[in-house]
Amino acid sequence: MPQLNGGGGDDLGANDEMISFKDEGEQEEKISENVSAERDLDDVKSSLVNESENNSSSSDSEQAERRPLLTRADTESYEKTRDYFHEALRRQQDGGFFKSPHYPGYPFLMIPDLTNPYLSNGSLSPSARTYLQMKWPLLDVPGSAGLKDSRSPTPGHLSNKVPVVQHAPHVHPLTPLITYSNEHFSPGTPPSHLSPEILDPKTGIPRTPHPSELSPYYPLSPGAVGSIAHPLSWFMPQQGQHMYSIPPGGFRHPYPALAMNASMSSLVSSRFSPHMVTPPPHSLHQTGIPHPAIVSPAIKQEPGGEHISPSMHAKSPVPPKKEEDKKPHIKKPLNAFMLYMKEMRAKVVAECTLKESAAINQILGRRWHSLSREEQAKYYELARKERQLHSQLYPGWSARDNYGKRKKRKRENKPDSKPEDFSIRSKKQCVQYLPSEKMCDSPASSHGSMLDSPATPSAALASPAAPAATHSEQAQPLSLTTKPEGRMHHHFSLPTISIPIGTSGSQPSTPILTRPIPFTSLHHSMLSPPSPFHQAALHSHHALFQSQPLSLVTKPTE
DNA sequence: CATCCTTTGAAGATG
DNA sequence: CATCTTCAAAGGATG
Repeated sequence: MPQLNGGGGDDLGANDEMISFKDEGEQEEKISENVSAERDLDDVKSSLVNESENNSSSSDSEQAERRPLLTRADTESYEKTRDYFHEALRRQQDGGFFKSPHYPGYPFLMIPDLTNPYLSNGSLSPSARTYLQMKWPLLDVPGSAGLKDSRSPTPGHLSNKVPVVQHAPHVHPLTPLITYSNEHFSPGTPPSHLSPEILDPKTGIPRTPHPSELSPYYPLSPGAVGSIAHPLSWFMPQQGQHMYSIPPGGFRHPYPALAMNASMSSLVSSRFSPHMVTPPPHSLHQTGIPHPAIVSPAIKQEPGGEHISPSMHAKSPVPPKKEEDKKPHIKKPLNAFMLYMKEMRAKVVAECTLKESAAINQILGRRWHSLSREEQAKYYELARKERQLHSQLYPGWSARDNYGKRKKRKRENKPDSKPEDFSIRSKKQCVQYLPSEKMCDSPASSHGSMLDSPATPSAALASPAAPAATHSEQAQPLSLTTKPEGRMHHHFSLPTISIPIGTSGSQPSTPILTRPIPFTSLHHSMLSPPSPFHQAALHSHHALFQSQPLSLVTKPTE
């Protein structure tokens, strides 16, 4: 998703780990990473080639690869900077974020994070920019002190009136709550290094640009709660896709007035301001955006010109009113992984030069597994909030409502998967898009973060406080076990290494988790001569888990 | 043009 | 209660 940023994306993962390595030397790290990246790319490439298809493309791909690599350096430097901030923030939050007293209530009000890497220094590469767009710098407002540092500067944000001046809007991982989408900044977007901020004549302090200037997404709404231009407004996607695609023009009153608390209202307002004025006719983003989940029946995702039911237009306080005919299609809230995908997809695409979503998704799936608990927890948390918001917005909505809307997937053969089935299935299914994991999987990043996470109290971040679902949700990430590999690796059982992830030190009570590592990864990082980067990662790993030996586990055959 | 593919997770449906 | 299905995103590939 967008949010993040690539850079941001990494906030969750890669960056974190990077931090841990910093001690050892940034430069080396950088270099090593590039090296490994290249290697990975080669692998990917080769894998792709193996797949068969690209003869011609191989040459192209090389060129393409280079591009990403080049930008990568920039991105990394930027990320590093960001990481420092991030790390600092993390320490402060320490749990505060998730644990904040407000938490239970799900504070929807978010405030932008102040740390913005790119502002700090130089230029942002295009790719970096791309990533940045995704981030949404909002943070939950902890009622308490938790984030004080970052937010203290501007109390104003609480009121929503004025965007805080942020130095750099860094995006919080949870930001997606608001807008995920987005693909890229529009050309018009201010260069990141310049930052969207504009200096306030009075204070001389940078201020967030007026929404009108930056992103139409959030039209100004005078007067209302939502009147605030979102500080990150400039972040908003231009292309329109919100998390839930929103029909353009439609929803003037996007969010029905639900019972919402102040914080919630702010959130909503920022996302979909009730005041959103009708936007320009064709703009994608501009309009008042209703909840992204609403999609008009006619169109699914792209903003088209459809209109929404009149009821929505007006002020229908209640969610989608089902007008008999056209009840807008309300999409399911995104789950943690989906949020992660949205956020990271662009990054992965940039790194790998792969375009096929199926392949990208495989990578993302692996990356997801390699994320640290904390990192995943962020997404689970975000997803939970998303669901909650969704439920508030559309109280009567049920996932069942969408059943059958999607063309039915023919999953007929799934059940007994006899070998025959495989053959029956199109050969495509059997094809592993990305046979080997590579940098795309970038285990490294996650490992790193994983490593340092234990140290941080944030480990608890798993958001114990979360009222609902927490248990299961938290547990999930922990108990990750690779799914039956039937689909992808059915040909042979892959050995995996299970790394106990339990927090030996900090949380005794935490069950030991095993994190399966795909064979390919294993091969890459452990079996073959590890790149410096990998070595570092391994090193860290050992340090972290010294007490917990690695165990080689064979996957259960299915 | 509609589906498939691919991933994980949530929720509904089914047994 | 356990298991199975759908759908959420995304975009190239496929029929």
